[in-house]
Amino acid sequence: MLSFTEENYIKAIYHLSDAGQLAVSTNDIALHLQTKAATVTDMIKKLANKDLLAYEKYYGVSLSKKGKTTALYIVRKHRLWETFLVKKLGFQWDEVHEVAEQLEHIQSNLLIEKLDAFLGHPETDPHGHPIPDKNGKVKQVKQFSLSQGKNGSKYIVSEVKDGSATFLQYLAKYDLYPGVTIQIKEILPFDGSMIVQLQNKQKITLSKATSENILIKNNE
Amino acid sequence: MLSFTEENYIKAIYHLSDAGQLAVSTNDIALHLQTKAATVTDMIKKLANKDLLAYEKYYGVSLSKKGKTTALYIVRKHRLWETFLVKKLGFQWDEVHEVAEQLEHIQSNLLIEKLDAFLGHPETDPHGHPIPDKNGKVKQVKQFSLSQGKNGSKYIVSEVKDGSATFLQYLAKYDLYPGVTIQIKEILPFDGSMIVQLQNKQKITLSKATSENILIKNNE
DNA sequence: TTATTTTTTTAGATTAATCTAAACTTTTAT
DNA sequence: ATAAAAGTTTAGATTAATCTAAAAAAATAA
Repeated sequence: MLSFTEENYIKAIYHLSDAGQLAVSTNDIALHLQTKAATVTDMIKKLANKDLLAYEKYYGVSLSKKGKTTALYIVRKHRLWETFLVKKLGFQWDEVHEVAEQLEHIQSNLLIEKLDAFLGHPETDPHGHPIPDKNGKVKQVKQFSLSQGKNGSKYIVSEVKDGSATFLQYLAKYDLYPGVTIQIKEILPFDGSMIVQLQNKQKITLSKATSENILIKNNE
Repeated sequence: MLSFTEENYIKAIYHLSDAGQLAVSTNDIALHLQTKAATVTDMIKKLANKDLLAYEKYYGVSLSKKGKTTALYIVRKHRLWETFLVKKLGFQWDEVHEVAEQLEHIQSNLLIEKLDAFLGHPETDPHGHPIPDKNGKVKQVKQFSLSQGKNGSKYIVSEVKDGSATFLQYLAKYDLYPGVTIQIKEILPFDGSMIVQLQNKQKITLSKATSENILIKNNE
């Protein structure tokens, strides 16, 4: 069984490596986990000994199959808990991250399977991130950035990338959550900002930075 | 903020001291926490420095007001989580303890207040133990052991003391949970066992050891 | 009341996770 | 191509939680 800390390293490496493909550098991990490079070196040696990742001195690490499976299970737990907090306990979607960071380390397969069933086997969490299934399978959605949407087209919001509390609160103000339909009404050429119409017909302006952080899918 | 381990010590001392009145010995704590007396001595010095308990060398410890408040909050969290696991997730009552031991250490007041509301502000957990309220107040019920019940009388089961999985499974087989009404039909003098009638009119025999572990209250 | 037993504490190590400072390797820039 | 910069590892400490073994204190028994 992995310690709390080991689990956090595995999860960090998973996220930094874009689902476990690329090699990740010591410094990136240190930055992500707010710790020192020397500490990371020690820990990745330990994780390499447990066959959770492949480590080549001075060239970073990449997760093994076992490491990826472990990471996906932690991600599954994190996203199920976030879903629970929002859907059942009435948390705002900007309030859930820190609590889910703790809950994801609870060790009980029975708990997770029962929680999953209680939530109705959700496929995505409140931010639109896919929830890996019991076997670690992730359902991929064909999605792209709102900034790449065409003027006049209708789309469904599928995911939000930046998870900062202020950004999420801003979106919440307009009920701009995964699942809602929006239409691009105008794209302003000089700064890339756009005017979109919401489900309630209200029109709002989104900066380029904002629209890049909102992922959408086609309105089939 | 207390560590996981510190919290477990405070909780252990609370339970061993019968709600924080009596002094608790080093050995009792070691036994309860499956650790060594030397380890306990170190830890209680640390907790004494944090003003969570009063420690007199060779004469054991007793919780301070701050220590009691801390203990009651941990107990509150533990019992709310057990209630959630049984009432919402469909756990059997003999399956919840280990998971609740982990969940009780999650740090989020918002989570606990929302969970409490979601559960409808329950007053007792699935074993009939009272859940301390937000301010640490515990509602005491006038209850006594079933072994002290009078032949012919009807009572309401209020709590089960022994929490071993096998004991709880045995009671579950007869739907003998806190809240159900039972009537004592016969007390056998030679071994102290008794025959009780359940809500479904079925009669079962309970050994003295069993009836001592079931608490009841009067059927007002 | 003194000796024996039990309980508790102290002393000294160990392991996991962390750090700083110094050494080493790789990358980048002239 | 070499020097400087950036990134990584090693060496040596530190803190929290734990242990064993030995010493000390308290309780019990003869």
